[in-house]
Amino acid sequence: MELHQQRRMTRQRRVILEELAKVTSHPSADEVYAMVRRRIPRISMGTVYRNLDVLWESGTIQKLVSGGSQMRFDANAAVHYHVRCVRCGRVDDVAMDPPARIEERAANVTKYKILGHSLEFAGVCPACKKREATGQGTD
Amino acid sequence: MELHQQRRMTRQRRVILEELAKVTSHPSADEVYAMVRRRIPRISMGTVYRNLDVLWESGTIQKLVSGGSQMRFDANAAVHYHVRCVRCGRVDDVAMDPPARIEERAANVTKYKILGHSLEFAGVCPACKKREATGQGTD
DNA sequence: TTTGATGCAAAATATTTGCAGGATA
DNA sequence: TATCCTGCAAATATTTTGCATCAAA
Repeated sequence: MELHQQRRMTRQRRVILEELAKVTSHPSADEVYAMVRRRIPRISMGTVYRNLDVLWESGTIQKLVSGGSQMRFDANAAVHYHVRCVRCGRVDDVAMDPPARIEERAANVTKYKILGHSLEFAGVCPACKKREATGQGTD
Repeated sequence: MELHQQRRMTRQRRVILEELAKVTSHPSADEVYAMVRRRIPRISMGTVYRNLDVLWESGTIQKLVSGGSQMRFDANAAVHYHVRCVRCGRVDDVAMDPPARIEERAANVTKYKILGHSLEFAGVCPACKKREATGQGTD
């Protein structure tokens, strides 16, 4: 039960948020680091991680666990779903409403207190579909 | 495009699968390692990781990306949903049917070819709920 | 001023891999 | 017997953290 302390809007924190808001992709921490470093060359990876965490804790950004290796971040904090390309790893938003009473249904079949949910589709993105149709086998 | 080679059922691979099938929890690689080591004390972590991967590639087990830190494994390869405790990281199954036409709905709002989906609920498990109710603040 | 935040580097985690010897089909 | 697999250890990859200094409020 950690108390939230007073947070300060430092240049680093602001720029990280600004850069994240610019893109519709869902960058990993090192990609955010690369973007931010163009504006603050001496920023450290530790600062990037610390700020992504602070922004996530305050509900300003989303932290996605997609694929398996790295975390990905999303400046769109509203609940929405994602689809990940099984070929290239690309992640996009899926603009659909949550299935009716889905958390209520889950609560009925577990002893957990349900707080939220995340839904990720797996699929093949347009670019990979096209590449495959053209006969350019990948993998 | 990797060709699957001929696989051998070694003692290590068999015991890993047997131990995984015994539990309904969703152990992480090091938990599997601990379980298997009771039967094969000299097994190495590398062998555990390699085998979990082989079993996953062949569709024998599921690999869950929950939380963010470690992978978790599930001997039940059938599609089903999970709930993860936000306090202790425990993962359990959620016995509910997929929302009606959910992949069809997703297909309508993206350009992806949808292949599947995974749904994970976040919540507080019975043990953590109880601990909190008893006033034993955690974290 | 106070004290949260930063940069740097080292540490902690989690997972992967090279290699020589061992076991399975 | 062929070659897949193992144990061990070193290497990667990712994320976290201690600390002295800096800066937001």
